[in-house]
Amino acid sequence: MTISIVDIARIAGVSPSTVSRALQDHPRISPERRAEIQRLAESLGYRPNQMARGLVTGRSYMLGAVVTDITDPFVAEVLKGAEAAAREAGYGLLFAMSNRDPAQELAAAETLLDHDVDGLMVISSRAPHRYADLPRRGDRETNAQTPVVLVNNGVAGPRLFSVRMDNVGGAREAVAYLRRLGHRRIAFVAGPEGGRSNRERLDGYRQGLVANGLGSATELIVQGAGLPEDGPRALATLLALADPPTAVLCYNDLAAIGLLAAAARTGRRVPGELSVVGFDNIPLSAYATPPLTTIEQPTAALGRTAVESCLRALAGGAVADVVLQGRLIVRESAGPCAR
Amino acid sequence: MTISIVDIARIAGVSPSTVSRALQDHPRISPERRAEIQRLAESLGYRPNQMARGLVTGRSYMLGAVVTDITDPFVAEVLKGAEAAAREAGYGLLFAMSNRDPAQELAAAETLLDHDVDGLMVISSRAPHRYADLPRRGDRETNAQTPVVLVNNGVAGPRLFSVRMDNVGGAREAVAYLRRLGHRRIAFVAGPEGGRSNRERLDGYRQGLVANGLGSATELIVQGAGLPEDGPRALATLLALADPPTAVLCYNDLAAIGLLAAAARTGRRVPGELSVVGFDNIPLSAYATPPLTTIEQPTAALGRTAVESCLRALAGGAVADVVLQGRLIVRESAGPCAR
DNA sequence: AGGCGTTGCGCAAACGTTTGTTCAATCCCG
DNA sequence: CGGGATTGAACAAACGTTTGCGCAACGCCT
Repeated sequence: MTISIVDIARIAGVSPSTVSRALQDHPRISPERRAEIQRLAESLGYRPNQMARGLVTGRSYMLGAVVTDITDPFVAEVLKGAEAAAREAGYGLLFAMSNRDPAQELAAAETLLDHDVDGLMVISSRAPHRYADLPRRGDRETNAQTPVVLVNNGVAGPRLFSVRMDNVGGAREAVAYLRRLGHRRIAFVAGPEGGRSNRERLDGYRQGLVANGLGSATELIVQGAGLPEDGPRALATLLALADPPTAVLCYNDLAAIGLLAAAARTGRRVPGELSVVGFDNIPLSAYATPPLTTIEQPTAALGRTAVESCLRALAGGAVADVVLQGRLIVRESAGPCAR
Repeated sequence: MTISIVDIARIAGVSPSTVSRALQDHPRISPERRAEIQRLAESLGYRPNQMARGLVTGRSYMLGAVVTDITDPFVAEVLKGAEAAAREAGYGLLFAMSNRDPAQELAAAETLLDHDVDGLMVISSRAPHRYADLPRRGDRETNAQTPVVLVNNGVAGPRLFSVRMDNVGGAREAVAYLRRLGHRRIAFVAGPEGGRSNRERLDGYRQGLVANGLGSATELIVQGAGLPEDGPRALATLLALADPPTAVLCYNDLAAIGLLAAAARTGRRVPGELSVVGFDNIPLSAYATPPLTTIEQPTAALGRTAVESCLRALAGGAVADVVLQGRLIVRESAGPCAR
């Protein structure tokens, strides 16, 4: 039988309310009683019933995370940072996957909300504009809606916050680096169409080209989906060009690794004949062949910051949208231009 | 303001209990009322308060998952399968990480239990024998303890179930395959010491050697941690041997990819001079250079089966321990023995 | 010694559901 | 038309907490 606060009360010969207060270190309980009750609770292995507690306080002490796919290393890292931060704050983390489908994403969000999460985080949303009018429970006293923080794909809105990385700056930095290595024909393998981070990285790529006195050429931009499977097709398309690129910036590391594999298979030497730069710095990128030069995403920080924003919103504090910077990780997949 | 069952009752002019039953399709409510109430609830955007419901039913409709590290692709895939199965059954999935530390693992398990999960899954536990006397809440009516299912590292115990893959068989198959390719000096890069799956794969490796008429040599077994970082050291150790191996089986793909990277760096051709076989078949293994030959883990099935076992235990059904088979995925990192 | 502030604790309501029991109305059958 | 079975819905208790309020006892000050 699980033991409750009234069991303790009965044994200690006090009222349940006294036990409750003693366990919360309420000042109006005498130190001796408090100690006695805490000792008793401990020895009986008392565990507060969170549902009962939640029912009255209106808090579940759980945060929700909607992700596209935990199998995506980037997502996993963000989630890892979020979990750590949540646990440190005494919060649990409930998650659900959308499989990159907007409809499933919204459904997942509702599921989590239905489980009474105190705050919701959405990583790489595919439908960010839909959250403004998602039905959310209001806080018992302040009547404020459950806060939602969009990671890496924010939009403005009531009780809607955002944490993201500076994709534009990252992509510009990558292009600038390639330019310094002497490259002038720099391609871009784009990610999921319509995605904000793809748009931003593409913008950064374009800005980088003009900032470095390089004209942009639409034929150097090839569409992909941000998956290793993009590699073969992107490589084939680019090498078929009349004036093929000497360097390529990829939407993410997954695509870059796919490109590396395709290059190895067709005997294209990297970085000798073709320089490749990824984006995200997933763990395995350091173990690609050759090790991948990439733009690091502040993944764990994104997750951590997201829960901090959630918590701050819950505490009633002001929450500012956050933009975190990435940085270039130089490894071996990009080298001097041979031409 | 969030609307509750009594709001609906007031508007519909009936009692709260009637509303509750109508929403559950209770037979003793007239069809017209039922329809009317359901329509009303729908139009008001009613969302049941799970905590209130849970308080009386003793169910939270959440399952917990303790994992070592979601950043590990294997773990992520298992979790993906679990999440899908849980969601299909109307369950949420709460997770916590242990960072491969037994103490953190137990703490994480307690945290999840404190959040009132109905069942707990532990993926690749580092302390499986500790769960038998973990304090768990008893079911309200049957008084049965919260079921715990250990994935990939099961031990027997009351309300303790296990789902795992046949590591022994998988490793044997890998060795047999290498033998068919002509290899006689086959090394093994071991994983985390003390881990059950490591022990089993090691056993399978040894059994494979004797089954194929190969003597085992302790110098061919090198310790690792199941991480890419293992690669360089393992390679150096093995190549320093008087009679170095022509093939190596790794505890997992992460280590194998690390090994591949180390080989590429030192100019060792794979599979020309050294054949490498991994274990797990993580997504990126197909994009390694060269693509990795590996033993596939039935990851998603492991996760799915784990939640099914949980659910079956909750329903009071008999739960058998499950062993799933892996299979060999032939790619390009292993080839005929040159010597 | 009377009054007042403080300290320590109990009472009871409240949170939003579910569910066993009771009760009234209707129906059917003889 | 009377009585038992059946149907439909209300009542109220229960789940395990938290918390505002009340109240008694005590100490202090004047």
